[in-house]
Amino acid sequence: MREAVPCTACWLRSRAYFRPLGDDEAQFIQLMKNAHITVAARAKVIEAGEVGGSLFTLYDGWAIRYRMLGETQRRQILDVVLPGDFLGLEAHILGLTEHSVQALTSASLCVLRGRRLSELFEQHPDWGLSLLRWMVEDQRRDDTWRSILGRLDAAQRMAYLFLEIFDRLEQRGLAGEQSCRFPLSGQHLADMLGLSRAHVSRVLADFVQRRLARIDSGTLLIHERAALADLAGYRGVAAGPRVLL
Amino acid sequence: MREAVPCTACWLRSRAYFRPLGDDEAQFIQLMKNAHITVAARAKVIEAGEVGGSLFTLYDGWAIRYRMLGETQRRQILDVVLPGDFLGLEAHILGLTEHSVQALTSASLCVLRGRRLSELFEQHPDWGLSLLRWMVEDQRRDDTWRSILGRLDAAQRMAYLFLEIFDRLEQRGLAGEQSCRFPLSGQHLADMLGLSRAHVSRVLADFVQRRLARIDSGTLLIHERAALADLAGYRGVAAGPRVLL
DNA sequence: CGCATTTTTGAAGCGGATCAATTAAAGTGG
DNA sequence: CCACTTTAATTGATCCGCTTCAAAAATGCG
Repeated sequence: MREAVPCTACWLRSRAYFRPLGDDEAQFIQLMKNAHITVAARAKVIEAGEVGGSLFTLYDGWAIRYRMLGETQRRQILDVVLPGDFLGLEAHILGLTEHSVQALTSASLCVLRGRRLSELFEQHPDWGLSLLRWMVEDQRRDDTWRSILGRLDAAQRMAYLFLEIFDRLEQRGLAGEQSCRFPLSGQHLADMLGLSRAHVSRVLADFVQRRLARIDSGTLLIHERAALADLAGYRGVAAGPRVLL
Repeated sequence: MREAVPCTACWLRSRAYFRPLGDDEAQFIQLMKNAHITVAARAKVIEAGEVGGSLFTLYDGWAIRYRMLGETQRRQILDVVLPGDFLGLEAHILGLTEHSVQALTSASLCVLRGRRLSELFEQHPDWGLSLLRWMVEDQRRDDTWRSILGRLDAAQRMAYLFLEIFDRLEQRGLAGEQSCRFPLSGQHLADMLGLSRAHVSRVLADFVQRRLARIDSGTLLIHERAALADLAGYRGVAAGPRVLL
């Protein structure tokens, strides 16, 4: 836990991707803000089964949202959480979480006073509409991923993931020309894409072979964006602006 | 198009599953209501790429929400839409739809004046919170389905789908003791579960063989609920109450 | 009743899983 | 900073679940 960053000084908010705030909104959100915490890589931020729980905004670092299934310790990674993404709505609204969130790198988060979310709705209904808007956008992204898991093969899934993550990072100002940080292991990719660790390794080798993309010591390099997009039927991510709490 | 059913006379609203309305809410929603339309089986209600578009509540009948992928005419069915479910939010909020909705049986829908959704938010912020709540519930269901597609085999997927649909119908008062209407064809099941038509047929035959469940001329019969639930790791659907527009 | 669509079933092939052995990388303590 | 231990990535061999294709049976429908 360290000193809170004032919302007006938030490095994320300056990015065009995020929705600008009116003065009184900024004030209100500043009041919702509770603390700023730092967690180590691998630390759990939210644990499935947790009751209540806070609302968070990931401030920096990466995390994964996932579920464990059955008794066989099978894991499905549902999303990669990037800076600016919102966490804990399920716990707050439904009282109980069915997924867990784990930090992938060391990370820091803004902790928000959940109790005030309903007040925010009442006092800033247009903000409620913005929240609704990004929930609908997320739902669309869920639709996309269900289609991917249901209908695309291993290489297509991998290509889609690479491009989507790259573009999401780019929107946040965290991507290079054709490279970005990429702290996901083979096992993570497998658990995200519904594949085995071994097969992920083979697909990755094939991508290197065909000079499409490669992962090198925690960095993703996209060599042939067009070819990857074509392979996966990738059409870009939602343009924003997105609300930031 | 036929005469509108007044909201107070809506057969769905009497079900405990749906959130009761305060007097002024009922009035407001009655004002949002625009028309009541009837569509034939196979008719498209929403077409991908559509701009604008109305908000709907499915009043009776079944529909599917789906996407077409690639050039190969592959289809992913994203959801089975049942009476009381809400449609068209994506079109209304984001301006453009990426999925389509097709009636599975002859069906009727309430058409809502979308323009008023923001007013509803302003005048009934608690209603906005209810909407938020079911969006979070739906997101959880999406998480579940992503886990299912990513990690479960054909028989488990089928078992899960049967139980989920049965329970959703039950909440709406549309299920029998251990049977319910089931107008999905083998192709629909395949497109929903990420399988081939042929394999669906084999899994179904296996279910009959093992006396777990069967589909007989448009009716689903669940013989061994416990065994199916155990097979799929099924744990029931969200209890409600759910908002109904 | 006859045509069209859907379902069923069989045979063959393939994508990806699994298992196991090998290599590489990343921590860890001295 | 190095040897040791642990963890993760690679690779090969084999297996299995599911797909594909094609034909036959069943079902629906005008």
